[in-house]
Amino acid sequence: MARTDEKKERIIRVALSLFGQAGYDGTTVEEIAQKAEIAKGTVYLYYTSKDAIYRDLIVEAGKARRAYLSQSPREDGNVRLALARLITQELRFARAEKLYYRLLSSTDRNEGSEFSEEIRRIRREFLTELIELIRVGMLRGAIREGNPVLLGQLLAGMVRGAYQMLEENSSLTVDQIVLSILDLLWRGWAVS
Amino acid sequence: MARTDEKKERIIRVALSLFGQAGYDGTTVEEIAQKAEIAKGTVYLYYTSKDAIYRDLIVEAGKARRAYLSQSPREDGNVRLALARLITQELRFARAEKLYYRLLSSTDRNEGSEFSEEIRRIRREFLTELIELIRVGMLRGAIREGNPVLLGQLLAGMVRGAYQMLEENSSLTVDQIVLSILDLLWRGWAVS
Amino acid sequence: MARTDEKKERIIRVALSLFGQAGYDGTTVEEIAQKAEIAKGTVYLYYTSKDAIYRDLIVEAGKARRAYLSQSPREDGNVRLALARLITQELRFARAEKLYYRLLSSTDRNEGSEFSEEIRRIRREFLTELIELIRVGMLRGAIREGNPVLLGQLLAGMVRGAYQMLEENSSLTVDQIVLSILDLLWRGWAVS
Amino acid sequence: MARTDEKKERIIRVALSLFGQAGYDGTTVEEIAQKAEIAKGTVYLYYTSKDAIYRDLIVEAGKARRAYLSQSPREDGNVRLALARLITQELRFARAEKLYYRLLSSTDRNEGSEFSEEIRRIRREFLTELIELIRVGMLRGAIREGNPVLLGQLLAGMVRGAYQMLEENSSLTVDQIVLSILDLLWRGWAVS
DNA sequence: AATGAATGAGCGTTCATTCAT
DNA sequence: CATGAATGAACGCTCATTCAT
Repeated sequence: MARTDEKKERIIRVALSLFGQAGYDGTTVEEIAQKAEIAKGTVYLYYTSKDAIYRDLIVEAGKARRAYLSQSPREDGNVRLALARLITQELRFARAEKLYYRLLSSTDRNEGSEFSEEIRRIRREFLTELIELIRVGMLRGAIREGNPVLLGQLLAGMVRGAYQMLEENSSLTVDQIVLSILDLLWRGWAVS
Repeated sequence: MARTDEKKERIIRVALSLFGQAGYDGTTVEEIAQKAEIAKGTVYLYYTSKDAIYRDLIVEAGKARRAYLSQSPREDGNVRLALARLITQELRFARAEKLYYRLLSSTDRNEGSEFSEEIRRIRREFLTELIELIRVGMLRGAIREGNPVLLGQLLAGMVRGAYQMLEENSSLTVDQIVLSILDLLWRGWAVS
Repeated sequence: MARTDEKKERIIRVALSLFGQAGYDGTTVEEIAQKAEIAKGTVYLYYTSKDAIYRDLIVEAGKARRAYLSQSPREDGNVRLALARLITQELRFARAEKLYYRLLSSTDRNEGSEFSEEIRRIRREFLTELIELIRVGMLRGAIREGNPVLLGQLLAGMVRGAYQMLEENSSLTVDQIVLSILDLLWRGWAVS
Repeated sequence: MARTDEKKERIIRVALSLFGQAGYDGTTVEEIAQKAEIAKGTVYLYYTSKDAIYRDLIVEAGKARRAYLSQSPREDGNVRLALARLITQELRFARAEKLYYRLLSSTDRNEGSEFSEEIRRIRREFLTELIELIRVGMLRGAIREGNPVLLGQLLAGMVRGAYQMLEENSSLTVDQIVLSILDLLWRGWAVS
């Protein structure tokens, strides 16, 4: 089992890197096997298909993200702080686990109806958390009344935009960006 | 001649739909031909390659979007109004030309370095316009000083989020969503 | 008929040039039509197939060569002179009608069993003439007894070699080469 | 491994036969695979492309010919004898390795500029050897002064003609033909 | 007679998957 | 368990031929 899992581990590690760089169709099983230093056939001892690897990766990516997000406890009394932590963790995750993040954001292989509800759920976890916090904020009077789903979608979009920013302009830190976002949310950008 | 253009039209129309649903690699030329009710070889009378169809579609999508965006004149004295119009038009475009919008938003075939600068430029046109307007707003004192590129990315992300919202919750109108965005931008969401 | 033949003429003219340069498979009917400034379909009004054009060209090439060779009358009393004329005419033909000559020498599409006896006959006409002259020479005591077919093949080969020479080294004239060949035939290349 | 080389061997063997009969374009990879009793895809495990098979074959043919020619040592004191051996070996090669010989003589794929200098060189090796020997013969006074390149081309042509003879008239032996050629070269065919 | 748009069989090549060892 | 040779369906693309106009 130890041995076994080590090889399976190597396969997804490599697959993650390749899918992340070249996309699903741009990656061949041959390449995965080569970079994992095993034979092509061996891949099929651990995964039933190329697709199965991809699906497993998304599940893994979900877990990895959850590991980050769970460090921003929801039961915090202060919604603003809680949101700050949540977004910070999402961006830290995106930066540290770029490949996972890309997998979760990618539209690659998204549309094919073969993709399970489970995977769609994983992809939306962050959004769901945001919406929940916004709901709480409204209940507590910290956030003006409004449509929490809409606001959640807007905020999730902002975070995606923030990630783009991080990717292209490495001079900004995650904290600076998060501050900008919170400032925008609480004060708006109008003068005075 | 008339015939010719009608058939070319059918090809891209069908290709747009298929690329939009299944992505570039998930779509075959055979499928395009079948749905267009022509023979496979006929596709190549109108396009030199599958790739050429895709590129043409992106250029078309760029034009279609520009047709919408150009209806929100930049030289308006009021930045808030100008932004409202710009975003409204983007969302109208996204809603009316869903397939074009998806093509432009898709990360498909983005990673492969083979894609020209031209296409990347088309994909970013909306963002560029946003940043420009934000710059103007700052110059005029309508928007607090800040990093216009960052704010542009955040706003572009919000608009992507808004589109998600429209897709999933048809009870909201574009105008309502745009109002929410502007409200958020100018006042923030804090209570009073 | 005048009109008709003029177009048919254009087609083989162009086909000759293209087949000669790029070979049978390297030439498309489309190219032939374009260079002949007619529509692709029109080609099929004059020829039943691409192959038919090729076959016609070989027949034409045979006629063109015969036009040259017929200027070296066989009934000449002097075999050496007759041979000189025959070879000279072959080389003049090869030089002046390079494309025809290439078509006749080409192994392209030679092996496919579909090629008729007729065409094989055309391809060997020059050889046949050589053998005939050699036979006459032997009868008249001008050429030592021997196997005329073998000598004919050897001589035909020499002429092919002579053509190569002309192609690659334009400083030699046909007459010089023919003299060398005849000298070799009658005296050999031994010293004194 | 043993298996591997045996299969690769089967592929070129079959390809040689097919290219020799039908030419490059007249042969399909499918046919090669079928006659080799393997799947089409398997061909690509051993060769990167159809072209690569062809190139390999020409290189092989070159080696095979060299194996024959190298048995006619150049440093022989007697040029006539050396030439006799060289031509004998060329004809033996042509007879024993008919398919290789055809590949080397074929004009197929010669015109397309894509073919490397290397391959042209292989195709001309025999000619080059002939010219060299003729040069030596002239230096030693065994052959009358003349243009060695021209004489080489003529002689190479004679050998091609000799091969034709062998193909069509199996009653003649290589030795008889070589004797005829040498006789012609040294004495000419004039009576006495 | 002339067109050229349309066809579709066939090409060379790739690659996820299988299976004998 | 592991291998990697073998498979064959499927791909993008070409082009000789047909046919409606």
